[in-house]
Parts: sequence; structure tokens; C-alpha cells
Amino acid sequence: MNFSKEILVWYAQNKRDLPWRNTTNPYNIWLSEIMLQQTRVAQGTPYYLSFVENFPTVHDLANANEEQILKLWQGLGYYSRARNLHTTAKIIANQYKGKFPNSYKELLKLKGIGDYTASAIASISFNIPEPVVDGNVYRVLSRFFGIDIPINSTEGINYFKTLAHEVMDSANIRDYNQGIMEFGAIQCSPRNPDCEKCPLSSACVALKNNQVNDLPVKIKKTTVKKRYFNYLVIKDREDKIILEQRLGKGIWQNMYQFPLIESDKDFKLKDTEVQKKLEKFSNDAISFEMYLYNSEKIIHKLSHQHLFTSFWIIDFNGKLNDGIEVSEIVKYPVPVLIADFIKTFNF
DNA sequence: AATCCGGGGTC
DNA sequence: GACCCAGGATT
Repeated sequence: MNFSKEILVWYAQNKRDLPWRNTTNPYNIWLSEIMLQQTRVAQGTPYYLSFVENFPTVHDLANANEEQILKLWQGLGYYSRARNLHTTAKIIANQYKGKFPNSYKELLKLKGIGDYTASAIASISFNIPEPVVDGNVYRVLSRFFGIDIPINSTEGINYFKTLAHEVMDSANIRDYNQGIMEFGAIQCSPRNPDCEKCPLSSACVALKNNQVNDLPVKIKKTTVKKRYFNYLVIKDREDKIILEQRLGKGIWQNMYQFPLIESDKDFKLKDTEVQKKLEKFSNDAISFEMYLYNSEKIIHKLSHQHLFTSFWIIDFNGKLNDGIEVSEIVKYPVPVLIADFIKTFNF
């Protein structure tokens, strides 16, 4: 059995019609690849269509504000991708005169483009024989060849990249790369793969040794940190609201939120803390009433953190210095936790 | 080499 | 609740 030929045959018969599959334009390929990093096709697709419509070329993206880009990215997560996207768009537009570099090595230098994405753009856009290694490829190769080296160890990363080089079809790299990923997504799925209908089953080491459910091997380390958020939804006597931008490090960089009082353990919010916060936003005498919006804490789950969140509604009897109109709130990029609140709260 | 960075789908 | 998703940057 020829592994790569079987992948190509399977792909020709089973490939989905996806919006970025009818072009080799590096701008479109780049956009789709960044959006699909750690993201399912179904989740990323509407964002891809929105970006292509709002930013048809790399110049449009380069000329946009980061805030516009983050707003359109809202809900997709891993927001550094959007910021890096903007950085790279500006470099392509200015330093590269709008033309993407056509080599794996040059692509790798760009912000947000790592080994996988450089390989994907080089192969799909420029037909360069460089194998992609994503989560799908790890799964397909580890099962078919029966490799139990952890895929997220240094040894595993190097091993699978070398193996990918050995088995790729250089003459059909565009279809081979997309084919092995599609095969991993649809046929050789993480759980309950349909091995009975698999064209590779007769030579699959994992199937022969009954290891399909044990491969690939991954070193797991999930320590979830708990954080306690108290958001202050401050409304002044002119019905204006405060939104703040998250600067510095950590989650949701450059996204907006309500003023936040945080702790690493559960605690009761004190009036005096609210008072101190309010003093930052107004020169007026501080007089307010507050109530808790959600009696049960909203638990917002991220990969490494669980955010136990309370929203406090503050009626401030004064005028905020930098308050915004309620109708303007929807224009700001906000994390899903905030967007969900805005959707349900009647301002 | 380990850790951080989102949100959603699936079982 | 655990795992995964067309990973990359930072420490």
C-alpha cells in the first residue's frame, strides 16, 4: 500500500467544499490558516467569510485599525492571532510591497506564522513540497505507523516532522497536505473512527494492535486556575457607561470590559472598594446604589482558567469623565463573557 | 521544556 | 469532566 496515494484518492472523493479551497491566493490561504489554528472549520468559516468581505486584500487589512480587526475577531478566541495578523499585514503591505514571501523560511519569520502555517502557505499557495503537521496529521501518522512517542514532546515533534517529510507526495503537495488533514478530521477522527470503512485499514499498525484509541499519545498537564471577577457596570446620571481596555499581559489583551475588581479567591465585594474605583472615573462627589445582577456566579471557562464572575449594577449619582453612550457599547471588541452579559442586560 | 492563550463541540 | 480543534509566542 502506498500511504500518500491512498490519501490522495480518498481526498479526491471526500473533500469538503470550503471557501478557501477555490483559490491559491496567499492572502486568502494565510487568513484561513491563522483562523483555523486550534479552531474547528465550522467555527472559523463565518469569520473567514467576514474578513474576506471586510478586508478583500492585505492592504485593506493593513490599513484597518486594530480595534476593527479585534471586533471582527470577537468570539473566535486566542486574540493574539488577530493582533499578529495585523502586524504581519502591515509588513506584507509595506516591506514586501503586498507580495507574500514564497518560501517556507521567509514565511516562518512573520508574526503568527509558525512551522505549521509556514508549511501550509508554502505548499498550498506556492506548491512547495513542505509537509504540514497539525493535530490531524499527528493522529493519522501515529495510528497508521503505530508511533507512541508523545506528540507534544520535543522528541515527538521532531520525529513526526521527519516522518511527514518521508511519506509526503512532493509532486501533489497541495492535495496531499490538505488531504491528510481532511482525512484526520473526517475519517481518522479522534474518537470512534470508522476503521471498517477506512482505505488504510489493512496496513494500519494501530488497528492491527488494537491501539486506535490509545494513539496519539499526549503528555497532559491541565492545571486550571480559579479567578474571581467582579465587574462594575457603572451607569451615571446621563446613562453613560465605563468600558476599559485590558492592557499589559494575560487574557483578552487589548479587548474591552467593564471596570474590574479581581481576587484569586472568593470574596465579598465591599462598598469601599467600589467607592475607590468610582473616584477614578469622576470628579463628582461619590454617591451610588448597587445591586448584584447574577445571584449565581457565571463560570466562564478558558483552557487554563475558570472565571467566577459577578456583575454589579451601579447607579452612580454623578457624571463620569469618560463615559460612553450605551448605544456605542456594541462597537467595542469584548470577550464573550462580556458580550453575553450585554446581550441579556437591559441597559 | 513548560506554560500561556479562547471558545465551542463532542462524548 | 476530559479531550480536542488546519498552533504560536513567551518564559
